[in-house]
Amino acid sequence: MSPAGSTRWCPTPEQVMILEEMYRSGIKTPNASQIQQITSHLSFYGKIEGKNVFYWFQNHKARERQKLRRKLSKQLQLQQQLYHHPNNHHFLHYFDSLASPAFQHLSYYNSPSPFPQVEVHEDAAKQQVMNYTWKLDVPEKPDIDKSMTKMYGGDWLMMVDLGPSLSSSPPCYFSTARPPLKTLELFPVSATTSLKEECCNNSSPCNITSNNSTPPPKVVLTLP
Amino acid sequence: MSPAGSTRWCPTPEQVMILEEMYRSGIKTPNASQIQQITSHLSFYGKIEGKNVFYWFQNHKARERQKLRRKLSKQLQLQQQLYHHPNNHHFLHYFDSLASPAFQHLSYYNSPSPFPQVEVHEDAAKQQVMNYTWKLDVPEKPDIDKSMTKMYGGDWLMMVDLGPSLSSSPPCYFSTARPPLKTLELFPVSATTSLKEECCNNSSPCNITSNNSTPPPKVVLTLP
DNA sequence: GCAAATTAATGATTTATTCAAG
DNA sequence: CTTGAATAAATCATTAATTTGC
Repeated sequence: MSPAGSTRWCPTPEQVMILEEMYRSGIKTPNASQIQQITSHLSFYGKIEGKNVFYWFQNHKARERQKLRRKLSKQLQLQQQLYHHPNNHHFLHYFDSLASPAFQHLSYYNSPSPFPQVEVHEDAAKQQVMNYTWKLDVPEKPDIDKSMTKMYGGDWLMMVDLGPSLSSSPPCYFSTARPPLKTLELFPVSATTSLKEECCNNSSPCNITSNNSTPPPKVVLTLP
Repeated sequence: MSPAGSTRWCPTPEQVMILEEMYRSGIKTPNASQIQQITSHLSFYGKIEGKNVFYWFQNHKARERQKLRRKLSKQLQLQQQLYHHPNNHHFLHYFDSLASPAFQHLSYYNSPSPFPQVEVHEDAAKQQVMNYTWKLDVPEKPDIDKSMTKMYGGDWLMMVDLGPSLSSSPPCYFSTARPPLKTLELFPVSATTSLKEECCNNSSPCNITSNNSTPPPKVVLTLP
């Protein structure tokens, strides 16, 4: 829930629906007066502030434009493909797929290096690429002790965190030994602790590192 | 369960139980390290991969949210039905507050349905209402038309936009002086709040940065 | 009872949003 | 503003429940 310390507005579905309706109705850049009215009315559905409305319209407008642009360019590319000989399709398709949002994390199409991270061949279909990355699955190299695997979408990437004592963040819910006999007794973790940990999740390095010298202060819950 | 040639992971009851227990314990979005631990330990009960764990938490979280949202929607519909009922004092009360000066320039009161309806199923109706309500642009002071709102140090300020047509006029500061509408107190919107329970806002930076303040020197490797 | 047909759950992908660094 | 990084939402797809007719 949005705790007191929450930094960001989480619109309720209704708020979003209404905002989108307004946008479609012609309100693209509400002025302050409008923003205030909108805010007041949306507050019926949940906590909301003027800035939330403002930013929402800003972003929404920007991204609608972006969407449109993307759609147009896609159409253009398709049209251009029609004029090309079938032999060229491989290439075009490939770059098409690279340009798709699904690959934004691999490399932007305007990136200087079009084949930066995952080596794929021209004939590799999108699907194949995805499967490819997943098949590798987790680690193997020993030095990844200190590595963090990060996932984005369907991809499984390896992130080596050179930062200090990253192992401190995730509390260990297991012993490294074999699984317990009574599974349910394994997790009588206090909600507080685990929730706290939860909020720290997301990749953003949770290192609460007062100094790098402290070796991994792992928390191991003892099994019954 | 999981046939040999199965294309997708079929969790064993034990695995599901453990995963659910962990979720309840607060693990909503395990990081890569946690995923690995979970995976290796759940593998005791059957074949499992990291991505399975990753997807499981993603899906579970999403579907819990979904459940809550649906519940909320139903409640909202009920509330709105109440609103339409002439005898409802709460809502009448609410609309009394709408009569405040802040809304005088909106034609809410001429509208057959003064409140933006959230009709999930009736797109046409929704559209109608919204157009009716919001299309009529606000007769605001023209001077803030080209204004821009900006966040500054947690405060919400109004700034004159230096963009296209910079009309210089007294900017309108509205956010700090909110109208005395107290809509939230009239209705139990706790459901909304609890919905956000999921949010587990990631935005909160978890790092209590150390002294050396070395920015996380991360290297992203892609597995071959 | 028991499969074929249907439907509900849920694993896996893809697309859209969000945040904030540059 | 642009864009990288991450998440959430939406969607696709397959498996399990279940219904149905025999």
